[in-house]
Amino acid sequence: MTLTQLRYLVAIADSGLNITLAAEKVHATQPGLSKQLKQLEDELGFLLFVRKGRSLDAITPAGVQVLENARRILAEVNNVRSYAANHRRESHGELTLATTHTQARFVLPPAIAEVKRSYPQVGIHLKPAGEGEVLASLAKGQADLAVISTAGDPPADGLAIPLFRWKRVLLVPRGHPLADAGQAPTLETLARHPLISYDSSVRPESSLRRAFAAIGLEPQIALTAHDADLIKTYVRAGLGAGLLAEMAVTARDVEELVVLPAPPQLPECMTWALLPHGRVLRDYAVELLHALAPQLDRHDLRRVLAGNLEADWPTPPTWVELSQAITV
Amino acid sequence: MTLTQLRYLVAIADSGLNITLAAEKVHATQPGLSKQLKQLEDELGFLLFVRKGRSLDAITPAGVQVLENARRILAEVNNVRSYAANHRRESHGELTLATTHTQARFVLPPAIAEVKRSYPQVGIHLKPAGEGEVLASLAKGQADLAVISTAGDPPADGLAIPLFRWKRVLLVPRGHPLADAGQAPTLETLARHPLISYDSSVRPESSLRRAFAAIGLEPQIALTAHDADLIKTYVRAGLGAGLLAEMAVTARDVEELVVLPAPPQLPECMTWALLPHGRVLRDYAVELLHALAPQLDRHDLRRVLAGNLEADWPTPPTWVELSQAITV
DNA sequence: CGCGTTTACGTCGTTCGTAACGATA
DNA sequence: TATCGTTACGAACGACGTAAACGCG
Repeated sequence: MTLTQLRYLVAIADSGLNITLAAEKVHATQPGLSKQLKQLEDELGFLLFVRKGRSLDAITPAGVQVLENARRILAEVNNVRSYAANHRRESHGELTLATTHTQARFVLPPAIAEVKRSYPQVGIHLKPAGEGEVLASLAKGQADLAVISTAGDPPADGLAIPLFRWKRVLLVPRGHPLADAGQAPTLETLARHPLISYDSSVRPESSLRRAFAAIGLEPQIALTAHDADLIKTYVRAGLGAGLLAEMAVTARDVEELVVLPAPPQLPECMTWALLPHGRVLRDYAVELLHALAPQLDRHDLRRVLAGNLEADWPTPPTWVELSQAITV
Repeated sequence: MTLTQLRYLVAIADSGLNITLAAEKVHATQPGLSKQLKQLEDELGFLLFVRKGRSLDAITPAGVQVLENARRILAEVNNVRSYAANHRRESHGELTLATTHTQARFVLPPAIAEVKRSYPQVGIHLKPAGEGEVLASLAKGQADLAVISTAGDPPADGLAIPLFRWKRVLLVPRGHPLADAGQAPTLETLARHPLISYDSSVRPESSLRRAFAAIGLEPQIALTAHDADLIKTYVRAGLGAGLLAEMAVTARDVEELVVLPAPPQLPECMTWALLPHGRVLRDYAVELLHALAPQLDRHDLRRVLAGNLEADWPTPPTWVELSQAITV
């Protein structure tokens, strides 16, 4: 068993059992992977994949088990490499962030700029995805760090660092019935208007639906997108009232549209940085965390990351506080 | 970075920084290890050991960190190997048990015989050690499984499987003052007699000392040994009253000496099987666990070992119940 | 017939062991 | 001078890539 074999195994699994594709990903040739896979199977004494003709058709149950361990092993190896790179103060590297569109578009830019300033040689990659995919690619080691939002509890697995709290806002065109009030509508009022919001709001367990369900109503979700810019476009087109994260409101939106608070029954949300337990981050990744959450001390961060102990995080600031602190 | 390099690194660390000795342990030559270590250090970019002249003098702080990860990685690799060997129903292998003398001498024999019957090709190694060393060698991966006793809570780290409960007994020669009563002496009475017990009883936090301290007394520990047989020898020599685990009492002891219950203030003890979280055991090791704790279902065991979930163990039987069940 | 995997083969790099050397107590 | 680690070198092994063969849709 070699680390190369395990790396190839994982690459094959992550390429949908296509050895040729996997070979490209690991910068090797297809016969090389094929042979190493065979050798690994020979050593273990059983097949890791079931073959259908010549192609790989599925992972065997034993293969799933081995794959899991292989991921853990490779993750630890990566930890050593990260630790070593930090130790020798290497200032170049890659940083892959798995995150949702809203974070990438409205939250991360200043933080990333900050990191880029301190570490100009770091290549930063944004991996936009839905919430589920974010968690998956984080767990698979395809991203170093994830930044996502939830309306309630922190995600179960891994280390969740609370970054800031935020509220939803309503965005309506000038002259829209909701705009006249100039204040947050009630849920009952809101239920009478078509809404434009995120894809996630159609899920029955979404906080939006639950808030409405609590008073026996159902929102009219006219249109959904995972892209706040798209939502705004349709708001401008008069298709409905946009319900989106306050972070997504730009100065231009304030000029051209009407921004209202969302009904108070909609719970406050939290944005989290996520990473698996025990993962060692490069210094620039810690720097990113610090840029995202200035209320957290760099050393405390390091300690929690290293020690794996559940930290008593201070109550994170609201988005308003945070963005004011940044612009000031 | 290769698994070989990590294996060599760990071997060097576990050989007291003696490369020559480490080379023998891993069945390789000394220059081989020396070179691989150098290569690893080159790749990581810093020294793992501080050199004093030509010899290795100490591990660097960074080396400690890398060593930790290396152990984790190698442990996972071993898990894969064990899993594979189980999967192909391999019936040979090695089983190393870290345990104390009393367990090895009086508790394990029938269980080991049972395993040997089902798996004659398995080489079983007993690694006798004090309690601290047991935990250390288990964590270092030098033992597959540990069996130890405590008077109170289960050991903190790793998975602790309660095997059975047991009491201490007093062993005195015929005609000893304590023998006349024919029943358990009080702590006060016991305090007036010299005692012969285990090494561990001299620790101030030992349950023995604490029980005496609770009533403001101190036991007279005349002699200690980690070996129950030694204790008995000195009891026979009339040097004092032996205070030892009931498992250590043989039929011959009952004939030749007087066995009394210990004062009821001495808490009941528990014998545990210990293994680190996430360690995959060979089938014969699970068989050993089952032989030691017949009250536990093999499949439940497997599930807990695999799932890593804290099990709600059933209350384990007492040693008396357990040994009767075995002899019957 | 194209796609993807396996097999075959030659080359290159790496590892390993032996042997000699260096340093240290 | 004995012990231990490093360097040097040659042999053997193993990995990799190219090229060709094989199956399947």
